[in-house]
Amino acid sequence: MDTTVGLRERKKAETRQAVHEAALRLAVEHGLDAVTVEMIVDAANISRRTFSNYFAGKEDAVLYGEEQRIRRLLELVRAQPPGMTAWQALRRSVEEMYHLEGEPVREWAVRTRLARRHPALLDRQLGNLAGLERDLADAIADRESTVPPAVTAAAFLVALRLATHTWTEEDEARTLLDVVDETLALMARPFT
Amino acid sequence: MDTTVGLRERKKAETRQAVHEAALRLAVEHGLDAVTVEMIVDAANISRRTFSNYFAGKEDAVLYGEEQRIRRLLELVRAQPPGMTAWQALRRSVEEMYHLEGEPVREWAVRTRLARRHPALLDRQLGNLAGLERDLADAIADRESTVPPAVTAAAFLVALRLATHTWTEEDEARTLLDVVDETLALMARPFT
DNA sequence: AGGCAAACTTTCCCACTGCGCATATATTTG
DNA sequence: CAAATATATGCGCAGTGGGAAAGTTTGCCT
Repeated sequence: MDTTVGLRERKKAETRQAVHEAALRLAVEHGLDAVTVEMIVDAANISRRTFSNYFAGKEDAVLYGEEQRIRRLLELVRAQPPGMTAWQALRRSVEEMYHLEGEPVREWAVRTRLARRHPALLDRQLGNLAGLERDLADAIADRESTVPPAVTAAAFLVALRLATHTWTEEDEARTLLDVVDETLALMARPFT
Repeated sequence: MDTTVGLRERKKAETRQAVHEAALRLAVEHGLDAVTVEMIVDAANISRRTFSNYFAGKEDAVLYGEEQRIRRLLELVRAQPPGMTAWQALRRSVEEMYHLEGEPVREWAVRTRLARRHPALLDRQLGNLAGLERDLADAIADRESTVPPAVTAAAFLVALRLATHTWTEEDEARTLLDVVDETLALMARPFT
């Protein structure tokens, strides 16, 4: 391992983050379609072309935070002790995620609400989730489970998505974790 | 009700279908990104501007068939006799869909494979599914079920998606309906 | 330090897309 | 059959994506 992150990479990450934040702020403020790339690059002090070096479009810039979260969750799952079943590893990872992130969860809700208003964003978000589903399935492939990894991963993510939805709708009366638990329990019930 | 569909509307639908087919064919042939709108309109014998009157972009043109399928499935669900539980109505509708469509299922697999190669397409496809999920939840809201409609709809669509995936991967050894059945059964199993 | 190579950013530049507007053409209705 | 209505087309503009080349910053080696 190399603790030297390197100045170059640090600056790059910094820029990316700055662009992302500018994009998100502007999108929340004016609505996504009213935001042009020029506004973003202007707010982030980079050239129009450089933007394209970092993101393929405004949507990607706005959703960059989401991707980071996804990567983190994935690593948490991979880091779970091998004794756990697939399902346990997933559940535990969300808990850790929840405690790790702490308050930013609220800002995450903002992004979710924003996405609901803009189909293009929603689509890309779902695409990201699909990618996560694949990676999650791989990550839990070696663990004990009553069903194939792909099914486990899919069911888990659906529960997570539904839970987030109802959570944002009921104005955070309960904690997100509680809603997730309940939804997971519902998913496990047989359908007839 | 007005049995007169009107010549105008018929021609319109015809044009839309023609554009769709041209787009799909070209996309499969050259890959989506290598296809420009001009190629499509050229193949469909309409003007560049007219294309925009029908579709917002090439992706929409390619996925038009999918949207049609979605609408049809939705109507099938709505048409199920009221006695059925939510789950039964859904299952029955897929069966009917399967028998109704007959062979085109194969051409549907083509679209699926195509989508897998082009993230933009996949995203939009997932977006369409999300829309269907909402509509399905509404459509089964009044039926008997052990879980909320949203959960039922989500679980059902996930099963459908997973089943289609494995089905296209195993080269259609079994019938799609069988794979769906199996996946639905797996989904119903408890996770621990 | 000094200097070189690789990586990154910027400036031009052009093709593609989405869409508004005015106009021409076709369909329906009374 | 003529007026009302809806659709198709051509033109043009703003926004986007991405290639090429020149300038700048960073990493590394002597």
